[in-house]
Amino acid sequence: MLSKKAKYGLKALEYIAKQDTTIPVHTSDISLAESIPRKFLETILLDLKHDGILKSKQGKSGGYNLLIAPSDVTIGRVVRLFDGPIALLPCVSSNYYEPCDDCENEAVCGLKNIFSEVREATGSILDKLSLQDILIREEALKRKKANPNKLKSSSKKK
Amino acid sequence: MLSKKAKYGLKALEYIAKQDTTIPVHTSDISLAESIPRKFLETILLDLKHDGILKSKQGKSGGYNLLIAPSDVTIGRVVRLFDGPIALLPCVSSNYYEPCDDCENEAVCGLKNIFSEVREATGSILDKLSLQDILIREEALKRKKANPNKLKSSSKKK
DNA sequence: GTTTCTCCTACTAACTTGATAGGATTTAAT
DNA sequence: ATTAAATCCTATCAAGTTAGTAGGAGAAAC
Repeated sequence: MLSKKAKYGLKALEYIAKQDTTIPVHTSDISLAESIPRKFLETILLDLKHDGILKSKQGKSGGYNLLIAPSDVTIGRVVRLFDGPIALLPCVSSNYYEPCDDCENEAVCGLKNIFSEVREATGSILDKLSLQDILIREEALKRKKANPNKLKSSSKKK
Repeated sequence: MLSKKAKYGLKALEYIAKQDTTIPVHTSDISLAESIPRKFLETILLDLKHDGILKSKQGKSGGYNLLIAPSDVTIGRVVRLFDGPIALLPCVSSNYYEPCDDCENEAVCGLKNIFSEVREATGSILDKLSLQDILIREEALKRKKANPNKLKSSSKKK
């Protein structure tokens, strides 16, 4: 499971990405809108800033904005920042590789073979999709809900 | 990441599956062969027994054997037994579904949409592959290592 | 110079993980 | 019968992680 930090982080980013990019977004607004404890959120936004995803403006009427485009903020990056490796075994991690301490021969390990497949499947989604994709999908879902009959991917007539 | 329990559990099952099915396998043998603390392993094997994957024989010359065929023990089942849900968000879990406490409208949640894709990718691997697949892959890797020139999937000549 | 925001560090309660401890129980063999 | 060797069971524990909170220092607008 994702940690709260990762989930809150993603929701906060989503909120920021939806606002006017020229005006700094206040922690307290995000906190209120997304039901995230304010002080906790502060530490999360700070992490995102230190990672180079957000930039901040201090002082009165300060706040946060994206430093890079929503399409460049991959979900994988955010998940890794807060929760570490995506892989289920250290020996199949791309970004945090470590040999299993008890593994005798990694090259012929059936477990590694299978969990490497899992890591590949997960990673390829998380590293391909971005903040922008969250927004796009949310929009699509809202349209679909408003017009449930109109199927996007089909032009077939009844 | 997988917990040690899940990893040890899978390795222990693999070990048991490789032995003669008529003779009970001792905890101490597995412990020694796979470098798993004996007392810790005991609790793990007990869990696997209670879940109906292993059967045991008590008393002297007792031990554990598979209760069901290796091809019926899916990796997903073992992972879930020890580590709970495979999904990264409760709202996209098939086996442990729960709404996110702070989510206002699940139907139009972009995060849910994406993590549901991840859960689908992971789950479809973990629930399709079994203990037998681990063994098969391990064998394949060993053959490949012994004959590195012979490529299994290609009959092309140089 | 006061207000309103970010920034930073330290702390904490509750929970989880990765075990270990100590024996009770069961069975086989002597 | 006794003993040896195994599973079975519950409790405990240290260390680490998680999900926050506390308290203020620093920066900028007014």
